[in-house]
Amino acid sequence: MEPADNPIDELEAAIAAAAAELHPSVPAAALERPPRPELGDYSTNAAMLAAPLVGAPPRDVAGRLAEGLGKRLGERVERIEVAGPGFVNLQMSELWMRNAVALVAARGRRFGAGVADPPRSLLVEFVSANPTGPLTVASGRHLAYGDSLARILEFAGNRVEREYYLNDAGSQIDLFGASIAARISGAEVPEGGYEGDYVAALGERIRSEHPAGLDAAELGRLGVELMLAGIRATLERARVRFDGWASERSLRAAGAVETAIVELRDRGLVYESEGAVWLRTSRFGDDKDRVLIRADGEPTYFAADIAYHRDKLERGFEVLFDVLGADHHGYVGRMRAAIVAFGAEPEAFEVAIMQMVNLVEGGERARMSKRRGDFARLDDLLDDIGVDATRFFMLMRSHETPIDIDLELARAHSSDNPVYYAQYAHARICSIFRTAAERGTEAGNGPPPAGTLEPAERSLIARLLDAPGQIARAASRREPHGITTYVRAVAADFHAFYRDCRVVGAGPGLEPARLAVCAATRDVIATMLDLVGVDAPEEM
RNA sequence: GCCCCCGUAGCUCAGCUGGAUAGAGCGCCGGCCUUCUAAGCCGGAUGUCGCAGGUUCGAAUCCUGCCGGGGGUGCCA
Repeated sequence: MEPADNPIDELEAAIAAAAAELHPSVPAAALERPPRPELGDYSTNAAMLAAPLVGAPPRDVAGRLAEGLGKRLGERVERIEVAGPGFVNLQMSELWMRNAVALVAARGRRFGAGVADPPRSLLVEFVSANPTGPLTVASGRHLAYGDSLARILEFAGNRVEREYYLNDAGSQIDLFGASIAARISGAEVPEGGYEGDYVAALGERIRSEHPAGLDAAELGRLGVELMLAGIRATLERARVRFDGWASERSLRAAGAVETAIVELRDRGLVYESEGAVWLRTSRFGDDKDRVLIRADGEPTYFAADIAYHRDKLERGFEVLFDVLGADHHGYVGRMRAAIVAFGAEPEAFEVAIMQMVNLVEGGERARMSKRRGDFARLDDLLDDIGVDATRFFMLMRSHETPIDIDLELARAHSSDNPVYYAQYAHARICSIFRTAAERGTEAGNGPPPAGTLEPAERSLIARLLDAPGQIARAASRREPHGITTYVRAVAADFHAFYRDCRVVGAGPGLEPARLAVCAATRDVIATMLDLVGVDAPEEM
């Protein structure tokens, strides 16, 4: 792990040391921002945690902690106070704040990198939509979540691979081929088949390129190939790059399914009943056992997926992370059971269950159904509101919450639109640097005069120092939406700073100090936007 | 029946590995451009954190029960 180089680390260390003096086994305390700025820059609950151990009232303990902290921090801190039930609040000195900014600016786009502790290797599987149709808006949420999570985990210092599992074999593909054949010949689409207009268009295209005529299996294979090309193009538009594509057909052809079943049979977990082959998933917490091979001899989707997850384990990943739709949540128990059956820890399998996405315009909702023809395509959404808004809006809420995307708002080029709001802050800073370059002011390199750290500037700096913590939190909790929430707060703090603090022409010492604040802010915003796959424009 | 998610301001939601007077955006009302982008900023009003118990010095947050909404529960994938 590269050095975190975060000014807050030093503060946390000082608090831990001072707390240890009160009692050797004080639990790790929180370093927080107080609820109101007049209370100070930072706050710790260490004294309240220590009070029961020490056997003294929290406020008394806080007083002693404050004393110890004062000695340790010296001139780095301006004011230390005991407040409320026993918080110790710290107001940092101007010098500490200015030094902190210089450090953040020096770290640039690497500020906040490498915070994972300990770093792990993860395989993140996401989207994995069946190649029997174009990507939907729902896939858009999966892609925004999965890709951003991967970016965040990587930036935090973990080893990450992104993979797409392609269901290019099995009954759905047979059905897809039969559906195309029906469309070409003008027959009825088979029961439960694919009825979307795109299937007819696909049939039309294949017929013109292959006048000789093809059987349903060939049509299915060709159809998958064409749909997959479209899916890849959509992913590229959405700025998603996969490290690997796992194919169910290849897995089956390589005998991976049989191998996996043999291994499970050797472990005594497979039995036959009613003509089918079953896995004892109930032994590992699943509600009931599951079928691996149907009575008709065909392996189930589950069996193939088991083989795939076994393959992931064999490739040495510590964490297998699957991004699944809410309709697959019943699947989690059995898959985890299968992974445990192979000898892995249950924690090695992690799942994010994505709730649904609704597009809203003027109060109207459009729901999506893939097996019919009327679903909302991701490409249409990208055409409509663009990649930046699509990705940002998908990550404004926890993935566990259903989301409504207001298309009018997402299209709007105004401060009401959160993605423009954040991007605008970045552009504004770039504009300040352009102006500074044009004017070439003689700012001087000395320290800024004392008493020039405005409250808005102080708040902004404290916010920037929060970046590594926000990244660590988003990574460890698998919550990319923390990043969109945070970057909006950074932008808001910057806009307030911009109002109160003149930068270009601020005077000797002060102008370079404020330019450093601007540079640090610009880099933090750019980093955060990049973590969610959104552009940081220099002009708007 | 069982499993998962949700219930916080008029609306959409953050906060939920316990901490100070519960936040943001939208919407509503009122201000601010001769200086670095007004795609911005400032001020104002709004809450039984679904209900009831429990644990705790302290609960929106943890536990139990209940109510309401959504989703899932296939030898489909």
